[in-house]
Amino acid sequence: MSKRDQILEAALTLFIENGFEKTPTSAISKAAGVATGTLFHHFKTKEDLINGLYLEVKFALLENLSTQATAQTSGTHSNTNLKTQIHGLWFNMISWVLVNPKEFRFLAQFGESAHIASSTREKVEQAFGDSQALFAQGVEQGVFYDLPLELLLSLSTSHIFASCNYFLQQPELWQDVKIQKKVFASFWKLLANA
Amino acid sequence: MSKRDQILEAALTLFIENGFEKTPTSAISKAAGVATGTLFHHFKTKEDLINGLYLEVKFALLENLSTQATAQTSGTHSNTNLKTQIHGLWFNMISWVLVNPKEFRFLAQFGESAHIASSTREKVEQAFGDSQALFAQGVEQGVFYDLPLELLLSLSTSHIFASCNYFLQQPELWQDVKIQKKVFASFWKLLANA
DNA sequence: AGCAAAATAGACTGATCAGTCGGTTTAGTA
DNA sequence: TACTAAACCGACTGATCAGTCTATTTTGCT
Repeated sequence: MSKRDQILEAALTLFIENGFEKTPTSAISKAAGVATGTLFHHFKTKEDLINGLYLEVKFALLENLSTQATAQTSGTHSNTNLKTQIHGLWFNMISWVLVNPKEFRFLAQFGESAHIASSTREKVEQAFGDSQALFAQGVEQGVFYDLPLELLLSLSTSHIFASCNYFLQQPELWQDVKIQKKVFASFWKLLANA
Repeated sequence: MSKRDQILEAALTLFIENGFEKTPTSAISKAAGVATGTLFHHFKTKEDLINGLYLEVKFALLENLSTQATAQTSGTHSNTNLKTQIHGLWFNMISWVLVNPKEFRFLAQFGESAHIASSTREKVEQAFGDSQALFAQGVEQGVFYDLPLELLLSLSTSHIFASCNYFLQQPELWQDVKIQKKVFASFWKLLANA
């Protein structure tokens, strides 16, 4: 494991535990087993560090999302197919969070914070384009509410976030298939115009 | 307007613009037109200040919520009645946010932050008990999904938060009754087991 | 009026911390 | 082996800021 990765890992833990401002860079380098100078060798500033961390976490999540739920790009799709794909996205997201709780807590805490530069966000948004295309399909096909895509995405994301938060507190409930089905039903009906 | 209120108002503006840590108490007292000593006379510490602000904002919101949507406590309630009451809550919440954008942004940024003491949160949760009772009714009557109340509340809150965020960006869409209806339909169906 | 308590003022300080700097070690390569 | 560049080290510093302290003003009460 490279020193750079050690620094990122230490920063992740300390940031979610103490927050960004209450985590001195000295504490990060110490926890990483590295000198201050080394930290600033890899990351020009402390802000640089949190932006780097954000990118790593987002791309790790993205990679996991796309493993199974690959969007199809042409031809006609039945509702069932769309629903299956959305279910895949939903399931992968929650599963990933349950095995990467720190990463999720980091995104929950810092995803909207002012520390993340707009240039950083742009990089991420580009990469998430594929997943968003699925939702655009839903609207075009009349399966989803005829509402602005941006709003639907935001409603979806927040539903999933809330679910993740809950299942993180009560992990045994994720094993309960009945509950899992109900939560997805709630998610789907939030979108579906039927 | 008391100096205490001037301080709270200045803090609200500066906190949402720069964040808590990046807002020196000196900047707050200056913006409030008040000396440092005065600030620390009214609030023992900076943390005290943000907790005080949180309480003010939450109670202001609560007061608005309960103006029209009063929960009934006994007798049988039809679904329609429940739906109407929930709609009242939903409508009041979004309306309040649209005329109090700063307060909303404050809650969005600091509602989950570590600066808010657990004792502060407890005070607020007690006060919100009435609104929560409506949701408990929904579950008991079998109108809502049979899921833990805590989860339903969290899903609801996040749906409303996302809606508020969106309507704040596009206030003219809140005037569009068709859109407003669709968004509430999405909200209701996220809860309703039908 | 006379008094006490509360409110206000702002200069000052001790502690903290991001980032620097000059130097040493390691890795790659010819 | 010899040379270069990148990685690494940690003591140090300049700036910042929460909160203190002492003094002054305002308020309310008898």
